[in-house]
Amino acid sequence: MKNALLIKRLQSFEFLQGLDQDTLENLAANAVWKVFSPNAVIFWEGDNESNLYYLQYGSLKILKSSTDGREQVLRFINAGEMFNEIGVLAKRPNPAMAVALEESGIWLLPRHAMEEVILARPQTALQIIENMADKIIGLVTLAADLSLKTVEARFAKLLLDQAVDDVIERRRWTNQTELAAHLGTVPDVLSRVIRVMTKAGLIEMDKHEIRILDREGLLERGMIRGE
Amino acid sequence: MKNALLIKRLQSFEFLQGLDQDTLENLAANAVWKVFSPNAVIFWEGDNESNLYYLQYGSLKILKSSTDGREQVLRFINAGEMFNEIGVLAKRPNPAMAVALEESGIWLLPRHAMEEVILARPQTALQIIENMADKIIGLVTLAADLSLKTVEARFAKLLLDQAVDDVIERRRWTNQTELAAHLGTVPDVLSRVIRVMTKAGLIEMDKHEIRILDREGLLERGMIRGE
DNA sequence: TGAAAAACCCGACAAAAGTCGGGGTGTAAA
DNA sequence: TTTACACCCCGACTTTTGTCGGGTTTTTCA
Repeated sequence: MKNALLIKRLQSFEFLQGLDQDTLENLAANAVWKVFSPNAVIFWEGDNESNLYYLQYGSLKILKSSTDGREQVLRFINAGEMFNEIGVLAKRPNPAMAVALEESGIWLLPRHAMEEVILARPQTALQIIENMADKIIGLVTLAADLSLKTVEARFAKLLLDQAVDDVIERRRWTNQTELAAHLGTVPDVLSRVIRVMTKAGLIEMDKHEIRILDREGLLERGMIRGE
Repeated sequence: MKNALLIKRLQSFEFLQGLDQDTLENLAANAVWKVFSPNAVIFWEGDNESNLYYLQYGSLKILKSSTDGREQVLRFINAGEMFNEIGVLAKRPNPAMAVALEESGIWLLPRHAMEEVILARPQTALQIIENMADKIIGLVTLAADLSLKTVEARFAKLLLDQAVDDVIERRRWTNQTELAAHLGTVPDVLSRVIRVMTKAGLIEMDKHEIRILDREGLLERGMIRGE
């Protein structure tokens, strides 16, 4: 039975923990499943989207782009995260655009069902508030970094943040173009920064991973103008 | 009776509309009133503040600053707005700092009281979510503008946004230093931009106001790299 | 498998932003 | 009323960022 399976799935979403059977079934009855292929647009800037999205598998980017084609990535979304609280619960047009980086499977939970959930169990609202708070923190940091740090410092910070055992695994779509858009610059500039850092013996980079060779040195460069 | 007065005040806060008498009284019993003088710090970056703030009168800025003294203003807060949802409800350390621009009177509503309010009336949570959504929209726009637009374009946009009848009234604290921090640059650069715009006959500026002389021209400059 | 497309590299240059040193003016407190 | 300070002005300079034209290598897919 399709519904039973779906309900099991919904129960596994962290932010829906503790909901009673009735509300869950209602949600399941209204949920829609969609799969997006790489580079597909999930929603556009300005859209009035009234669904809450839950990314089951895959990965996305949220971005804004200028008329001359440059883009600023605001954040990446990985499996298990939800997004578009803004469209659903605040009824505001979306301030940015969402694009799939690879094939991605997404649950769409419509507004009226979500509102019922919140009224039935206010803790869910607190959960959503925490979620939004984390986004605000991320955006505040991004804005401050864009205005107060150099590209080099931002890149150094990103490396130190993402490294596990001084190694950053590169996914298929972690290329210089995407990295540059994430850092708020253009590929050429990032390429130059990588060249400089490599020559200085701070990092080493190939197709599959970036290795940090000199943590101290990187930290120093990350600190220039900042924190 | 002091309490009756306070309850009346609380009832007038838009985001508390529709609360029953009991909850209101509880809130009133826990609310704390504080007055901050100009340049006083309301909270620091990193603080674990557990109060929700409601600005009764005055104005503040929320900002992040770098080690070398530059600051990026993230938003201004005017009378009637609330802030620090992050600290209260998400229990996260504050990502930025709040400073009074003029004498400001603030209500502090402690976390436990706010949580009770939300559980008693989930609509309040939706209200807070809307509030946070607006902040996210503001920050998304800020980040994109910082990365995709020139200082000149950002200033042009600010002028067009704020103008009423092509005039922007300058408050005591709307000086070039604050404006620059708002735009994510330094006073010298802003001064240069103003010089250029004035020479081009786009604007006129004195101590008390900024006048837009050529809306079209300004719009054009605001569009370069953007939207 | 072979051709097109995407990613990447790099030097030279252009534009934007930031810094510095000097100056001026007006306000406010001593 | 004098001094100090905050605010603002401006030209010359430096640094950072972005652009361009050229190139090579890698990946993709028909």
